[in-house]
Amino acid sequence: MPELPEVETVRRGLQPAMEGRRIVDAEVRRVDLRRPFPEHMAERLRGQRVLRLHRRAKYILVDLGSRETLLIHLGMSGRLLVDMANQAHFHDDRAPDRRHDHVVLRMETGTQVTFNDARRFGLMDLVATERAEAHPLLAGLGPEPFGNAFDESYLVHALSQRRSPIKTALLDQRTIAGLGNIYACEVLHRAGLDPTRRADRIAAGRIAGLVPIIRAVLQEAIDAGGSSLRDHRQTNGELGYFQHAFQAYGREGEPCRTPGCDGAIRRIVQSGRSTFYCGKCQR
DNA sequence: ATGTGTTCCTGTCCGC
DNA sequence: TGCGGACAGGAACACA
Repeated sequence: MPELPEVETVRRGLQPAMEGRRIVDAEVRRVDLRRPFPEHMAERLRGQRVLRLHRRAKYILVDLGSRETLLIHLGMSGRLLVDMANQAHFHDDRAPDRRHDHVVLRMETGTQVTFNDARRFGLMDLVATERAEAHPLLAGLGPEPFGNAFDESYLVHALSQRRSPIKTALLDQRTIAGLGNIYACEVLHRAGLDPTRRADRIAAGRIAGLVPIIRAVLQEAIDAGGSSLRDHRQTNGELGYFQHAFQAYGREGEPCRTPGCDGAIRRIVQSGRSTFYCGKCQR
């Protein structure tokens, strides 16, 4: 599911249900995710007040009164659903499969927050709030696209020493935190940049031009509630709708929509991931 | 030190 | 309709 816009959409949906509220009960129904839940997670969550819900890259961070922080990653198919015992919110046939409800949190208000993840690539961990940024999963992450540390000079410098294709470099969370396969493709299409070009061989001016494009694409996607291809849901079960605005991702064989371009979108594989781009207007 | 390929798991879709 | 294979919003890990 989740790149930055999807995770941010989920965070915003969780906020009113969780921030400032106490977790009165935590139930772990399945422990064998790709990475097991931390020791005694249910006990460590039970009774804790949620002080703050924030996001770093594709992680949701839940700061608790115990001075521990719950780290949540949604992997490929993870969902966090608020009060979805009532499935009437699902207006399509993709209501969650309850066999994949791995964690259920009950808030003092009676609201339930459910972590559902069919593929089990998602993860949770607990870390001292003070040391959260130093957690091994967070320590190596690049700057936030909407943060002050991310600007033209940073990106030009960071990419000037990468010999991998620009698409691969943008996907690398050490370069910039939060881009995934969809938005890397969409950004490069909007920039008119060939995803196969070596990052260190692209003119600085064109790399600098990526900065506002990255911010714009991500912001538009957040405003649309993210992209729902298969698994992504907002916390109320509703779909995101940015997938309708895709210019490249998933459009193999379809005409390029760049004004004045009569090319077609192609699909190639880079580092094991599909890349969609127009061979005509992306240079 | 960088680069890419493999792997985890379930679900869905497409061609035979 | 059944079956096999490809593929899916990620990223840690192993290996060149």
